Amino acid sequence: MSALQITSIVEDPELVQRRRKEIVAAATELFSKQGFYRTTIKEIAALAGISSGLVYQYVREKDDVLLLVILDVVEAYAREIPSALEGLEHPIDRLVATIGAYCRVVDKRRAATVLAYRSTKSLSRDRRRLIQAREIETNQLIAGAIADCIKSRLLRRINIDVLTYQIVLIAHGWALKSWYLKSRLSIEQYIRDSLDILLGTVLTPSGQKHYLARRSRRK
Amino acid sequence: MSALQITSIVEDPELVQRRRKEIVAAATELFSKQGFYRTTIKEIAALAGISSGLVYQYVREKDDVLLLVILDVVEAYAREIPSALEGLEHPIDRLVATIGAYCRVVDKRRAATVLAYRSTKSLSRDRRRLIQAREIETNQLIAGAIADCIKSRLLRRINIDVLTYQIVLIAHGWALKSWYLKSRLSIEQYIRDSLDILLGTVLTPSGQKHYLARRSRRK
DNA sequence: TACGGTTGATTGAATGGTCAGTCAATTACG
DNA sequence: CGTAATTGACTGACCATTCAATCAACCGTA
Repeated sequence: MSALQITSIVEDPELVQRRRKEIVAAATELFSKQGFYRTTIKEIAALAGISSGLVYQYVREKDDVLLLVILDVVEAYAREIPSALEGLEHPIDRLVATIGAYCRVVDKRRAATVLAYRSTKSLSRDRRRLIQAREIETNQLIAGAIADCIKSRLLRRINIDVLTYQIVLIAHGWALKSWYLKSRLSIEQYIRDSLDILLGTVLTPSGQKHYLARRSRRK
Repeated sequence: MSALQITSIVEDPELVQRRRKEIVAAATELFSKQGFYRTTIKEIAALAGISSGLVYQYVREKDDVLLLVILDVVEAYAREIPSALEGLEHPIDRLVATIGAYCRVVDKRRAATVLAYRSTKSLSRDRRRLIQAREIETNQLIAGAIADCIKSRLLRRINIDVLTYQIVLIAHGWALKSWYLKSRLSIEQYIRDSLDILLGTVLTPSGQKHYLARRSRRK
């Protein structure tokens, strides 16, 4: 674990946090546009408004910047999903809210999501595993919501892993295939249509009743 | 279009085809393992059993090799899916066979599929569009199968684009998330469980009847 | 309040290694 | 022999990383 920590030469933790945030913002933009290998440290530094040498006060090597960037996206997922569930009790509501929230974070961070797909393999084995572990944690949020629905007999007894990934891929798909989808649909339409296909009938009759009732409440 | 053609200095078309096949095979392996930028032309040449200079007789630049590699995967999709449909008449059978075939090609070329996701953005704008156009052609096969089901009232009137991509992502997902799924499921289980979730109830009652009847015929 | 000194942040030019792509020389083949 | 294919040493560019030099903020002292 400690080998995975990114070390900074600068002592002041607030400064480290601020500078890294600037570096990550600049790097995310450039990596997304040009890719990791086509982006130089000089460019990142310039966009962040600092000198190239200074980057190396906050990071040991270029790969560290990539890890910071990817962690930043992955953590955004883990942060935003739970907050969408506040106040929701019914398991179907919670599942639907989870899916919607996931799609919306992905939409907000479309470029960075694609970047994560492109570049995770450029990380060292250990760091890749770290990212995968975070992904599994996030997926737990979805898997939990599914399990609750099954427990309440609102969903048929399908394979939770497979449904979880189907949902994950729907969310990520919005970013991965935005070159096609973006011009045909809004994110809200995409969420609605995806849910209709997915829940259209994995739901048991009683689950379906709730979903359709809730659905008709929208304009 | 002609600007997209990859030119070779060597005249003999058979030799060009043979050598390119060797180069593509070597490059696919190395790009998958190490990524495009970490792989040198020397390594590709060595694995293909030729000298580094010779590569440049068959290709103008390193990017050309990447295009050849990605085209090779994408074309494998377009080739294998139609052949799985032979002899099938019922629209549901055809849809199910399409999905199964797609998942199985992806499984056979897992590493290359992931590579296509990682590296398509490294191509020039025009070449990326070329790949995307091929992807759309392949997706047409799926979209057509869906449309036929809808026409025959076997599927509800869902958004074809969205369902198409849901299917595409299920297939690609097997490769993209094989680090998680591979140890828990076989590809055949994955196909079965995915179909159950997906068709479990996008199907109309009569579509469902057919799907379930067909499904129970399997051991 | 002024000032010399210390610490830590910041700069950007210099270094060293890596590779894509070239080409003169060599080989195989018909 | 002549033509096409093949080799691999070489070059020029590029870029991650280092580091000597500068700068700024703060502290203790008179």
